[in-house]
Amino acid sequence: MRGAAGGANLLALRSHNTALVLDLLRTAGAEGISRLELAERTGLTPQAVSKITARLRQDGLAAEAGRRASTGGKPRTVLRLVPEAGHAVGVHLDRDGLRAVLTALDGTVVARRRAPLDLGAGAEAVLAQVAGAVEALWAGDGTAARARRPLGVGVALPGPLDHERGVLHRVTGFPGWDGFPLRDALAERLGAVPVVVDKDTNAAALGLAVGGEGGSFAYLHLGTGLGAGLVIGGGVHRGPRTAAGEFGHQVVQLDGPPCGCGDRGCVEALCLGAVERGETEEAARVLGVGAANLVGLLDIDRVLLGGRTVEAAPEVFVRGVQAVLDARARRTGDAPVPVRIASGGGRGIAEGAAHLVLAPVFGRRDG
Amino acid sequence: MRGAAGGANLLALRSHNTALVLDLLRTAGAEGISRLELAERTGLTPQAVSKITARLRQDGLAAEAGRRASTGGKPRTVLRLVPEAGHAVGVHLDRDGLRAVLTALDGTVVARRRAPLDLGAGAEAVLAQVAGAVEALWAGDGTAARARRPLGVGVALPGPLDHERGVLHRVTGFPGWDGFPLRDALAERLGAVPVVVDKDTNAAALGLAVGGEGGSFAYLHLGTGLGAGLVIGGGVHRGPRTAAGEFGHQVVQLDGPPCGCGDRGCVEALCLGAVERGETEEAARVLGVGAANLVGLLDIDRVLLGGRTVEAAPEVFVRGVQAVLDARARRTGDAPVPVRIASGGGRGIAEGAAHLVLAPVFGRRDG
DNA sequence: CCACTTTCGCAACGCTGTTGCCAAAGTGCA
DNA sequence: TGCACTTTGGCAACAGCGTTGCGAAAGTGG
Repeated sequence: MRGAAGGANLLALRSHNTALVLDLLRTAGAEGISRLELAERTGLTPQAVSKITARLRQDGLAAEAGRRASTGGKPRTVLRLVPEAGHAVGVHLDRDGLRAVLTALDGTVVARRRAPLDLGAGAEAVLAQVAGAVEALWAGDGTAARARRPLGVGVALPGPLDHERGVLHRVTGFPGWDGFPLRDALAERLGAVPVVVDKDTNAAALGLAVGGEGGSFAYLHLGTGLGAGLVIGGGVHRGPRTAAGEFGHQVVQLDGPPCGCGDRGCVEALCLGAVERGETEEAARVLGVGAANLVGLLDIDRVLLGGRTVEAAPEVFVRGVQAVLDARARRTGDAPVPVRIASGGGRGIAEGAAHLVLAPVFGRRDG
Repeated sequence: MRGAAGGANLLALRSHNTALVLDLLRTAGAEGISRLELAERTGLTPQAVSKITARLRQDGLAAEAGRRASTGGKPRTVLRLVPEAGHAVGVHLDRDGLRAVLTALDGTVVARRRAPLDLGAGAEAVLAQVAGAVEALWAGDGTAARARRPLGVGVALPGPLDHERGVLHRVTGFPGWDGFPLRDALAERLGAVPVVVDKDTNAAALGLAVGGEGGSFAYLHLGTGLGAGLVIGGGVHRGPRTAAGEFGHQVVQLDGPPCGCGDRGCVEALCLGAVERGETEEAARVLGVGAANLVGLLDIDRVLLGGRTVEAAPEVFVRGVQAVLDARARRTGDAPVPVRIASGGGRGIAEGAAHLVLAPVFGRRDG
């Protein structure tokens, strides 16, 4: 609802309410939602909802989809989102592979691609491969593709980067990428298609948030590194320099063992060290201590775990982290914060990247 | 701009824009601000600003205050907030004392009171003392007080509590307060005056944010305990259960020395322990490690320090914390995060408490 | 078959910020 | 001193927002 400087006009009002309705339609899925329910959920009057949905139907974004059972009078007409009204591409770049998905407006995957990748091969080579994958998905299977409205491309990759400008920083282990303007380079290559770049953990967190995880939560990703995506109040928290979520280099052991980052006693170093030694339970406990610090600082609702290392022993990590959080809850007297494995697994990141493009349509405050 | 359920109508639009203009007027202070500058800063058209300011002048909230030098045409008319249009009371309850201030609409202190207090004396006794202090400030010096519009009373005190419901939790060392509905009890006693209750650290942080600290920052308060107030994007971050800011019980030393909270290796225990042993520099370093963890997680712009223990050796703490953050910045390649002593000192908390009541008028999203 | 309930759109309305226009109030040059 | 020019800012008309009043549509239940 906020413009560049905060002032709101009637146009902003309209797009705010429209996005709100669209998001409820999306959440309702194929089941649909009635006009009156939309009115109740938004706080708008039924008549306002009728006007808004009429516009959406005219624009082809919404459609009627049957009717509910009557409750004594005229039965409610059910509306649903028309997923085919728009498409987005999500790309997940890892150290050794590329995954790309083409999704409909509601986030369902229409097509997938997967290819090996060498991030160290240099910007041009990687860029060409990414552009190729995107265009292949885009072209799809012929005629149907023409009707697809290209909303944009979301790219998720590890390492610190500037989300707003779409510029990479020092991707760990690949110094050549430092300062590379990935967003603009890819946008130019694809022909002025909107491109959004973000950290893999943020994309995963966004995907979870859009996928139904309400409230505030932290997504902790433990793979070859350890990072976090923070969702506060429905939106991804990135911070002023979009560098938030540096969970792995949180110090939990003063003057502890050295970490690759140059500091000592980071959660990442302790956690991965324990995993290497085969002490998975100790790794889970250390991860739990870091998670408990986060819970105390931000008062989040939920902790979700993901990443290859976690997926190798999901029960151990969930149990270990939950134990630390439960102990914390007993001390504070609050209800314990639940820990779960993030649904979607490794595929979640590419889908979350697509949501980087889709989310603004539904008024999720982030880009 | 968001209503109960997110839907926005014209009334919400108006109050949003009005609050925005009021906040700019407040920020401009006695110097004032012209209509055209308001238009530039808000993004609204000059005509819209004229309409809004005309309403504000009619309501007595704004007034013309001279004119600027001409830049070649008709000189700009300067507008300013009328601070006397409303007043608020801020109360700071400490373990051993009570401070209360009466502030004008712009936050300037009109009157002060200070009294010794025994938080352990029981709810009724403390409540009576607080109500007495508030009423004494309110009555003020006679006739002038009648004109003061009572906006409400903000109360800041240590320990975990439920900000939304105004109910205290286990105030450390005073188990008798657990579950006491301070907000409703005080509101009833004062005769249906709006009361807002919050943690002392949040009040201090809000006071700093309103006082001109832009962007995102953390206020770290080191007194008899260690807590934090987090300001993210202009508003205080409290979390779903308004329990955020538990900075002191962040673990920075796995299996470290036991803390009063029942855990081991908390920053608070390590930091206060070092202070007791006279090792102030070590205390500052430990505090710095906790601050660096926070900076990495949330990507904040600034760290502000306050509290009696810090004020006993401000340079040592600022230098020690800054050293840790500088080392972190060198590793990440980002610009270093500056550390400062929070302006206002101990008096800041009562004034911040008054802003708990004033902030909503100026559209700061928190209550 | 009729009374009743519920849904939902059309029309009129009040209010928002916006646009077009003009008076007011300065500066700067002749 | 007078005139052209620039800038400010209010009045009036306007388009568009959500709201209200009302009636048609489409069911249920006696």
